Amino acid sequence: MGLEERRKREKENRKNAILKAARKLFFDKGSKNVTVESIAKKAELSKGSVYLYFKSKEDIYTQILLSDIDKFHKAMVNLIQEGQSSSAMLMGLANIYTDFSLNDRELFRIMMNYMLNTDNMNLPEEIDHLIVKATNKTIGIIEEIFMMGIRSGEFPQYIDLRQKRNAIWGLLNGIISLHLFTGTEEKREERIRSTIKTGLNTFLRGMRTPSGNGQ
Amino acid sequence: MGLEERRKREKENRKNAILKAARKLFFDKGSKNVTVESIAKKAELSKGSVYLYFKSKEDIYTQILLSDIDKFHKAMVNLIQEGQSSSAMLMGLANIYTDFSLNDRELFRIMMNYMLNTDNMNLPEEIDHLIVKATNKTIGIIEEIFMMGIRSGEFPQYIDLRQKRNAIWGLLNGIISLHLFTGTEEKREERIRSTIKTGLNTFLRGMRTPSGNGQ
DNA sequence: TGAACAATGGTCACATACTGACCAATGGTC
DNA sequence: GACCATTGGTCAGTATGTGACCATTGTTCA
Repeated sequence: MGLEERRKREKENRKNAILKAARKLFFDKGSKNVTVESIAKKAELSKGSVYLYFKSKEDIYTQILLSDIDKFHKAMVNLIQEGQSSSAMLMGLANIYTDFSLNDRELFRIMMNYMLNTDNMNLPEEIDHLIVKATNKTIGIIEEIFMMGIRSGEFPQYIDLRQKRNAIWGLLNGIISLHLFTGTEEKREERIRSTIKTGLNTFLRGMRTPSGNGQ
Repeated sequence: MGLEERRKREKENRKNAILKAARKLFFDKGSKNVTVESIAKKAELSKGSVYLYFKSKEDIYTQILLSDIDKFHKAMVNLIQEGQSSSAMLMGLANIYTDFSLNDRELFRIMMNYMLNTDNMNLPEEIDHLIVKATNKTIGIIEEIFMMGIRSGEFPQYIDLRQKRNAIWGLLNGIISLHLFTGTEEKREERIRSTIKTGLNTFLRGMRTPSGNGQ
């Protein structure tokens, strides 16, 4: 409750106001189409002040990405809980991934680009590395869930893990990007979620069906 | 949502932070025993900054008094509502007055001093005038409520208005100050409220009793 | 009683935070 | 390839905040 403390708190608040404004703008328009002036205006500051808190536009951008990647990563890691079927866990993962894509279209776009090997977007080394790591982590988690499903008898033993995992990962990214970058905002979230839900369920049903050998 | 607007807003917030801190301190210790330094500290500012928003300690003090007197005054004026018995209105007035005294012991003390003719406390002309006005207004309202009660037949016609009104006003101030400036904080509010409630009710019952002629 | 001292309202030179006109680089247009 | 519009980044000037200091007042104690 001291004076020093108050000033520190206010500094932090300013920084957060800028980040909040910038996140919204980057989300809406993509990094390239956002001016520092517009960030400043949205944060109710002058442009000069923005540069008191960040050393460049890219600095703002990367800090947002870093924090979002981190959030995403943590959400993924928290996924695997006891007492849930593998199918339920996969549906949970799909939901989290959908949340994330809706919440941060820009980052989703980047991750998609990585997946498609459309190469990097001139991102700093640090970000580049972390995105790859987050992506791999997610894929790894899908794989892990499958293995748990096999151990518990929910899935057949002889499925091709890599193949299934890639199919799921592709399904998610494909459905989301299809809806996210086309059409109107109208009921977008609803459409994505229902498409993913039925698509994933169909896929899992296929895997659990003995007659199909899960292949 | 503009820049100019934000700065204005923040200025206002600073000022309010100082007022809030000062009100608490004045309430607890009385104006004389509060230092500007302590106000600044509580508001998490330096002393110098306090003088950016107020021209003197007295300025802070009077602004608080003015705003509180105004609030008090408005609450009193709002009292007279349709569809209530005069007794209920008087009880309402007593409650508001109790709220106020608990909330602003310092101002209550000043008003008591006026009533007792213990003379002024070197207050600026403006304040002095307003306090007298608020006091008279309150007394006037009590009188008005009595008149309504007479018109509606709730009270006998021949009561001595001035005498009754002074009795009520004295009762309220006496009970509150008795409890407010003596004893401990322990259940103070409860004690004040219950004493006022039964005291006022007894008085009103006496007025409505024909055998006693309301005198 | 009056010298020494403590306490505190108010001031001001210095420090920090904020602003927006300006500059340089970039990309688009004709 | 000259012109222009746009925009990331800079910096001199302004607004806001700080706390050591000063002047005054009241208190203590020899």
